[in-house]
Amino acid sequence: MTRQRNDDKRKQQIRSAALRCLVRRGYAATTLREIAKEAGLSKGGIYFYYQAKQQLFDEIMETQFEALHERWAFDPMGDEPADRTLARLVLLHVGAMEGAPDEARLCSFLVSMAPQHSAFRAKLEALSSVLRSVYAGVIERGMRDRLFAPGDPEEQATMVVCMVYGLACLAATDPRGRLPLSPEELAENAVRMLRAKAPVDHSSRTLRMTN
Amino acid sequence: MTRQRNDDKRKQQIRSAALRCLVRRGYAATTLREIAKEAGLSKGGIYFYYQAKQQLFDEIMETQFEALHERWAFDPMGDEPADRTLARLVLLHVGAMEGAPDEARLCSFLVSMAPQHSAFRAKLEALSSVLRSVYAGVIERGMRDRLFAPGDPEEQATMVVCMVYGLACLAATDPRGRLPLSPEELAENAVRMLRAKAPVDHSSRTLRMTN
Amino acid sequence: MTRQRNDDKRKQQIRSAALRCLVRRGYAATTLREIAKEAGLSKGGIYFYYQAKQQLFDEIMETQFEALHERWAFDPMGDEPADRTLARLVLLHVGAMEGAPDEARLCSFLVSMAPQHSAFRAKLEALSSVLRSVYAGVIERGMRDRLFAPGDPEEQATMVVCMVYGLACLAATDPRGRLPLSPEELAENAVRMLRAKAPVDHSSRTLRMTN
Amino acid sequence: MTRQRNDDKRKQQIRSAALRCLVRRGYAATTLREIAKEAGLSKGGIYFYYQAKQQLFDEIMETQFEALHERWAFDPMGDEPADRTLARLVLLHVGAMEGAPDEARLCSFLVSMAPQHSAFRAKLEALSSVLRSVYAGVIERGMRDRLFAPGDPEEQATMVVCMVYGLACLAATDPRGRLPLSPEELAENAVRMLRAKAPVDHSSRTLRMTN
DNA sequence: ACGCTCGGGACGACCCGTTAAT
DNA sequence: ATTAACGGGTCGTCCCGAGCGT
Repeated sequence: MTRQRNDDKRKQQIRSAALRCLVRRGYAATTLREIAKEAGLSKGGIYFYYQAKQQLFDEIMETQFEALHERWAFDPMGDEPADRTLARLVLLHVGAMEGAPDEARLCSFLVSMAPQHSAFRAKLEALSSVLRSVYAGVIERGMRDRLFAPGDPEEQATMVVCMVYGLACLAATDPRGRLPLSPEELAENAVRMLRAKAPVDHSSRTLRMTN
Repeated sequence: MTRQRNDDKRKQQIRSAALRCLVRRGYAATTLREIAKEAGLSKGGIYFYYQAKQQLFDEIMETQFEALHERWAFDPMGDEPADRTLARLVLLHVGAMEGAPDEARLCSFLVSMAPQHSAFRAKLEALSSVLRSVYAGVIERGMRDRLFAPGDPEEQATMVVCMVYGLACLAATDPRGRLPLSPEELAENAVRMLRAKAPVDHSSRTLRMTN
Repeated sequence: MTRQRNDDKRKQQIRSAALRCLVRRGYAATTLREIAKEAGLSKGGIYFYYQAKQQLFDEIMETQFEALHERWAFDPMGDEPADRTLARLVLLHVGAMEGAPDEARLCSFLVSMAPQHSAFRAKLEALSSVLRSVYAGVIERGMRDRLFAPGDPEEQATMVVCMVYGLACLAATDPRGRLPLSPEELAENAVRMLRAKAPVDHSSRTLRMTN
Repeated sequence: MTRQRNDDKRKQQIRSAALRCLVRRGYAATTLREIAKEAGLSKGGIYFYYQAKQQLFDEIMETQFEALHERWAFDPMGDEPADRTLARLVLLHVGAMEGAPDEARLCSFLVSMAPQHSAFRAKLEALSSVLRSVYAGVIERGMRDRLFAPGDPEEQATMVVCMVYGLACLAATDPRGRLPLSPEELAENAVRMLRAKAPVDHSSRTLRMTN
């Protein structure tokens, strides 16, 4: 039992060390030696827990995906104004990035790995899809309650997800990982977009013709 | 002269082949052999034009940054309603991604490389900054003309940039690089956000307290 | 005492497991993990009994050499026709290989290890020498008793040893370790060779010239 | 053309260097660096010609098997006394080992590798089989011509092969690879064995009972 | 006290970026 | 501009030892 406990703890420690290296330097550029050093043990030690770099990576991703699922697939309470709920969701999703540069880098790391492994990409898409449907649910409620302007909830949800991912990109770009916008500001603007009346039709049609 | 012309052409061909590999597999995972194969010549042949992998990479990035600067640092005409201008800007920035998966992947590649080389990160920040200031200019004009709701132009510009980057992320995630939202839809929503009245103060304040 | 007894038993079990691996895969290719698995305990467990792979190997070889010495350095009874004795010797030496593929493989393993360690080679030569001198003794007696054709007993003994080793080689080559010749057949032929009149001189001389 | 010629030459050089290492130290214990050093080039140089150690090994074995086939599958002339032919065959097969320690070691190396790879073992069996059938042919002729005592040609051929392999074993055991018996002596004794009258029946039966 | 778990170096194959020669 | 070759470095893995649990 204690053994099991210790094993898990050590594996967790290795995973977190490896994750730190991965988000900073990418998968291919990260060497086992770096991970070992970061984890405070030797290459052989790592090999005792993980038979291969790829397997370590897979397990890390598994863990991260699970964690994100759990964190993101949050069931919003129904007895709250939809705009409040949506703002809280945004804060929840973006808040973790504040003060934790690696959190934002993780996001952009996930995106950058997507083109390479199809299995990986599938998982990431599933995750995005969950995020999107959570938003879509709240937005739909908001539209029903006349808190949000009428429109396609799916499309609007995609917009919000864009904002969240985009913020992660900008944070990953910053040397210290700071957000260019506070989570609250992002939330406000998202709500603002949703509240707004839909633009007049001809504007978009004109646009297309112009381009 | 012809020699020079041919050389440039060949270098361009190598760069574009290398770029294709880079955005798909990342810098570290891309081997010179892959690049050579993609470019249709031998490994040694690359060295005739580029002394090192790193230099090839640098020159590619140089080229890409210049291209993006040129494409993005577009001077919006002043005799046009600000909302129209902004929509056209968004189309300009996002349109290239439509039907060109590698374009979106390039964006996420740039973001993923940022944490690694500081010089690289600086350039990317400069680019983002240009993008942001272009948007900020238009938004400021829109606010003056009462087309957009009053607010901080910089903040709103950051929001728009977030949307653009976020869309690139989602496109990079898609197996065929398709956009989950048409450029026109993104543009409409951006304009919608900017037109909207600012949300009532207490909402955001309450949010902070709740969290 | 019981402790001692158990220890020896366990060591014996390890040695026999290791020997099985060795003759099948060779020294360098045999890993401690394989041996441990074959012996039914863990890698560390082996280390408890043997400080090093090399020492385990040495001890195994020691044991095997002793066993072979004991088995081979058999004192032939003097009151028996030399041809009978010789046949019994051959049966003794070859009989163990019948139905025991590893026995033949051990022989070829010993031979294949000889070029590598000089100490090892010395032991093997000593063993061969014992074998040869036992045969030589019997053959000499046979020549005195006119049972065998006159000649150099040492040379004839070497011939018989060749046959024995050669049979081991052929058995080691067979997938199931079967002998291509029964021990009895080998014995018969050995005796036949020894009984035969020496060939006429000029044939061999001619041979040399021809070649 | 010259290119091809050079390539083959270099590959041949690598193969022969590798073979020298292999027969001395075995497959598993031989490192690529050793081979490279022996061949007079670097690790990478080897890799240019052979993508993997295993492939290099396979090609070497291929070459060796072919060479041995060619050398051994020799068509004995029919207008020569069978005993002469047989002696010449033995000289042909054993003569190469004289003064060439590696030749004998190769033989024992082949035998020691047989238990490991089944494909390899099959080839070795095929080779032995060729050798045996060549001998069997000559022996049969000898029996027809009353030069050899009547008996089973296959069995007698196996005996001769045993002698050859056995001599190789003994040579491989010797520090300098010397043969304990000259090829001529071996040939003489083989012929002697074949010429001899078959032993009386009851001897072998008695033997079996004794055992 | 025995035995395994855990960890440390070390090394091998493989492969990559790079250069010299042609 | 291609072929041939080099050496460095990574991953996987092996042999071995020390400490901890039973």
